Amino acid sequence: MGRQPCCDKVGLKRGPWSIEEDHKLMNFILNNGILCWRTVPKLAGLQRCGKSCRLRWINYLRPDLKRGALSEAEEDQIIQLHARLGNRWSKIASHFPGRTDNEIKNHWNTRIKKRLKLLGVDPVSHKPIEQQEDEEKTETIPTSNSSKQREGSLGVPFMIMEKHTKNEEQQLTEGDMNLDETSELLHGYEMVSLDAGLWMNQGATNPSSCSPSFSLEESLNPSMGESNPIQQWVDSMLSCDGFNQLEEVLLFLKNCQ
DNA sequence: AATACCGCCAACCGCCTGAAT
DNA sequence: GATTCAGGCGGTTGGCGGTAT
Repeated sequence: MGRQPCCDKVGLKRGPWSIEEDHKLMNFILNNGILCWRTVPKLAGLQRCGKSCRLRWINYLRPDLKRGALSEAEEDQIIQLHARLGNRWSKIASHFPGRTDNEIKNHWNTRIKKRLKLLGVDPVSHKPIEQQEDEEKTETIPTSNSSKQREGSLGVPFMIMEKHTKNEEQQLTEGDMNLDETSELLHGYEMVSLDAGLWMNQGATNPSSCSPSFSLEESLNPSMGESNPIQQWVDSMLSCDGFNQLEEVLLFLKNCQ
């Protein structure tokens, strides 16, 4: 005998979350904390799967979320981390407080990938595309020396994505890269930018779209309860773009305790 | 004004791992 | 030790809004 199933998935609502559902989930978590996601929807009065509640909280409702477009510096850092970690979005996201793995993954797939391609860099291998094609043509059996850490023509250490041993992986994920490595990577990407002359220009001309895709304030019922501090905070969160005000929110929560 | 196309992103799906039984 | 599940993760998709024709 194992555990009980997380939900029966019968009669559960799917699709976009309504304001009311957000309100219920936030109220419940702020009042009770996160004990077990399986019980959250039932106790919060939601017709949702626990998994769905968890995702909604993590990706959208969490008070410490940082809203708004990723900065150029953040993008650069994502590229560096991706070169080291590959598609391990949660590991990458852990370097960006307030950012979610989903957000970073989306950003990578929709923007960064294209930029790298424009620069002639393969977004998967982080190799220059030309070089990669040449290698594919002439490739025999790669030696461990040539693949472990080989520098591309742009000065970036490539081939960092192949499988690591447990220890290596731990070093990569738990310990931040040392300063030398970081500056080396940065230098490499600076060279890419300078050579191609595209990266910076595009970054500078890319307008930041700070508005959340989901406008909470539009349909909020203003008469919703304001009986306690947490409720007030929930309301403030729902009635304005309060997600940017991390410090204020944390201070507020502290005062509530 | 209508339609087609494109980009973005929230949400879902399925798999994996570790923990509980 | 085997079984079962919760939580976490990465890949994918569908809907919406903006832009081009």
